[in-house]
Amino acid sequence: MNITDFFVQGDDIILHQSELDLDQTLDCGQAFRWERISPDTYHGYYLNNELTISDLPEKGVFRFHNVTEEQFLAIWFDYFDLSADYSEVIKALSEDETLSAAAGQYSGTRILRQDPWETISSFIISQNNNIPRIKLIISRLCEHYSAYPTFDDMKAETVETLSYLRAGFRAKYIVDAVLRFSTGELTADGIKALTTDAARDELMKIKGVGPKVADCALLFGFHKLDAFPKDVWVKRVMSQYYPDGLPECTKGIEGVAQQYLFQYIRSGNR
DNA sequence: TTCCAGGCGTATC
DNA sequence: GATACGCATGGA
Repeated sequence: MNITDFFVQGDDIILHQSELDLDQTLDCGQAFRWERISPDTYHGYYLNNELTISDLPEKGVFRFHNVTEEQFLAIWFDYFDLSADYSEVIKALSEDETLSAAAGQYSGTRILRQDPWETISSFIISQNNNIPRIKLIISRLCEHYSAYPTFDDMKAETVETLSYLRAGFRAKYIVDAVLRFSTGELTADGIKALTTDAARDELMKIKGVGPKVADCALLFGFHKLDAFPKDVWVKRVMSQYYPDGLPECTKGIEGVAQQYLFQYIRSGNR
């Protein structure tokens, strides 16, 4: 059963949510701007909105520091996908032995509803890269702009002006993505309206965006839960457990399954 | 020093 | 369509 309830306590919001784990949701490779500032607390951003969130001692209870009810409902309720019932997803996946184990171990994982442009540009940076360095490059970008820049903010950027990022060969891909959005050739609303397959084709018009980066953007930035990003880790899962493809029970929620499997295999279950 | 990281573009068959 | 290789950077 899904329990999502919240109330105002002083300057904070207290959330009751049985299916949320901060490590599994904020530090699982789907978002790169969250930092664990103490064992139970994360600090980070969605667009220009800053948040400190704590996992309280009581099980399934969280504190959103200095957040009004209005802000919570307008921003964070959607960002954390709090209207979704992940216990239903886990129940569906439990038909498969490996997915049952992975989802059981990572049942506090939620697919964040992130900004389309941020996920596209962030996952361009992610290619052939490791998570700590992805975070480092993105933090340099945000420090430079005092926030995560929009494509419009970046429309004058070149490979040379981006050299401070130390993004290597990815800089030219970022420039190409900026160009395609700032000219209006691609729009977030346009992509959102398409089927997952058609949306993937649109995103892959960007130089440096292949199937994997496109699927990450579709899953994390457009909340298309049937997108299934296959990185090196998920490819290992597939070859070991699913050489003939994903089981039926993942239909429509392949992306959520992927996120459980990604964490499962990375933690050493092989 | 060599290998690897939430891959992709290009050349070649 | 599939396979091989180079690619910037930095940590292990």
